[in-house]
Amino acid sequence: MATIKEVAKRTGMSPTTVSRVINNHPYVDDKKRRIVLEAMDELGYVPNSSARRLRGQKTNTIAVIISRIVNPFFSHLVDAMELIAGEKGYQLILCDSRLDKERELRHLELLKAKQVDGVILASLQNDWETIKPFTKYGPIVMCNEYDRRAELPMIRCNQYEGGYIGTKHLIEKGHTNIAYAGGANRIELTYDRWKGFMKAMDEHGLTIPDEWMFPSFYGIEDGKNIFHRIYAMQNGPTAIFAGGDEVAAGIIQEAKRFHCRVPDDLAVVGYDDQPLASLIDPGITTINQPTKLMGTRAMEIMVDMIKNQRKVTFKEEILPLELVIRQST
Amino acid sequence: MATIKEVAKRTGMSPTTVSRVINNHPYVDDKKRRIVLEAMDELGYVPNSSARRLRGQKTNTIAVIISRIVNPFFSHLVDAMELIAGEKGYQLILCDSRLDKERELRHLELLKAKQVDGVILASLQNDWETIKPFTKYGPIVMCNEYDRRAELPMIRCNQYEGGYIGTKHLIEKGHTNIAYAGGANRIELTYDRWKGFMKAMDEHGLTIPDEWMFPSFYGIEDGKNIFHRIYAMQNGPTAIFAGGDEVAAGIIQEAKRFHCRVPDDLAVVGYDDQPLASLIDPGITTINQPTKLMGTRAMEIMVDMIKNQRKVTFKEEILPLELVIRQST
DNA sequence: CTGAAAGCGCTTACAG
DNA sequence: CTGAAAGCGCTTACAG
Repeated sequence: MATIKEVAKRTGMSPTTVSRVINNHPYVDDKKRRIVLEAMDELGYVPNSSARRLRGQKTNTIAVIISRIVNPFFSHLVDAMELIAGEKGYQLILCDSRLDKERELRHLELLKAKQVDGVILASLQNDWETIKPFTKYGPIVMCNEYDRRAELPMIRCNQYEGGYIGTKHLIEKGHTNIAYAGGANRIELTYDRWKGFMKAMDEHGLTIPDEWMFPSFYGIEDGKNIFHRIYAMQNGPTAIFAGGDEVAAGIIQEAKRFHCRVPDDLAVVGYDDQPLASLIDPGITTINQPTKLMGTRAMEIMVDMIKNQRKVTFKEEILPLELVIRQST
Repeated sequence: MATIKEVAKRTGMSPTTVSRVINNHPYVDDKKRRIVLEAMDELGYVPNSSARRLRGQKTNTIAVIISRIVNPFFSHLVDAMELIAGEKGYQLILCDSRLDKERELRHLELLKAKQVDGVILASLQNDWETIKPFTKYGPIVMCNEYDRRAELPMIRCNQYEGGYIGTKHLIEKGHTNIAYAGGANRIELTYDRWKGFMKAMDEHGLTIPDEWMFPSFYGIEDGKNIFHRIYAMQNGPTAIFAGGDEVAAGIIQEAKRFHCRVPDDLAVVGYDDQPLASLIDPGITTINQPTKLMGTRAMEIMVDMIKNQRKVTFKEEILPLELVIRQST
């Protein structure tokens, strides 16, 4: 309610001096400083954020675009980011693209309107060509998702390795008929995963028929559907590489319901190492992603770019992935 | 980059007219409108959000304070809120109290600095006395959490009923030795749950020893700890009412590991009906909360209060809870 | 239908 | 160490 003017009037000083006190500026007489502080307290004065934004040309706000907050992978990612943002004095605007191009773009517009100081992009429904124009409005950092053509800081995992180690594990377990539900190849992240998958297959002279490839599946229900499609096959696969633990969980749960034994009849590799991976029975063999570290680094880099006004200091941080073996393989 | 002035200069019109075009004000000559629109497009002009905030004395931003985003209950709640906020033209600031009083208070300060138009409080670490002073700075809506003394809109569930039906179910299954891990009684929400629990117990002349009460437990690890404490007891309980599915899952998982049969040796009732409740084996008998509806209603009411500048139209919406029976009981 | 002017609440050169 | 003045980029009475 109270403004800087009122504090000034009440203390008989100028708004300038009051402002200096607010901002811990030196060169303010100690006695005056105390008087101003007291008046601020009495009036319950708090500097108006909108005015500071306009004047200072910064918002102390960062937008985080993710694709599905109810996916534990993203809630953990956001959790890490929120913690760092808070420590550094930034607010976090949560933007859910809901796997939708238009929504993602609309959220990116926040940068144009100077509604945020920067955007962390952890969703990538659009191509780089579409995203690129936004880079001139402010800093963008990619997190988890990436694109080879992008010249932005990218904090991400080695998805090629993820595809490779998961598949190799299945092959070492004796499987030669392996299905793949690791995501659409349109997206770089999942394309690399696919390449890792194929690398392991190639090394052992294995191939995969088209019908065993399931693109664009995300949730538990999707996993159930995949199981049914496999279950209906004459000579189906004996193992499947799933692109997420939720998909893997759906497959496993439905398999159990239909008395298909996991891993004996169907081995399953998940991805993410979410809490549920160790909770369900059999536990899901999966690829652990350093989610917390990714979120932390992305936010740290974002804040660094804002504070030091760095121009696209293009750099990529590629974090290692790890195979966690449980009972589903 | 471009400002309204530059658009004005380029078109030879006044900033006033440009502003009218931006805001779809009527009474602008159609031809001029087109010229302005074209200039805006060419310049890539987007109105500066900070200036609009200051001038308009509103931020079109709402803060949501939750206590733990990695808890699926909250990620689903936030998911519903984000959707509605987007539809209504509001941005959502995610504030995680991390079950910490100070953090919660610091987030409430956003209201004082007019950094948000309103706050949805879905975390309640502080007493009502501490929260109350903030109500004069802007609208606050409580969601899920509540306090009898609060005169705010509160969208919440009937926790008394939740405690009652869950416990009654256990009693009907033949249990007389029932433990309780439904949360601290300091908080109204969990106190009501406790009262519902006791109501069911009283009706059947049952009592609970102090050692069987486990306050303030939240996650999977907590559940594991609870199991071990029960497991170590001489004449322990044969059933437990847990305050969340994560706690229940932890109990169940650890029970299995120690060859304690669920539900035969230990029956478990969870709370929330999270996805994992139906994924783990045995499935968790739990209390379904209408999470999506709660989030939706809280956000709708928040937006309504902001848009219509309603003063504390104190009202409470109490949503029904439902028992979902699975295999853990 | 249109524009000049004031003002939202701050902060920052600038001058003293 | 202190203050008057300008200005951040808008929108809205007000006057025409």
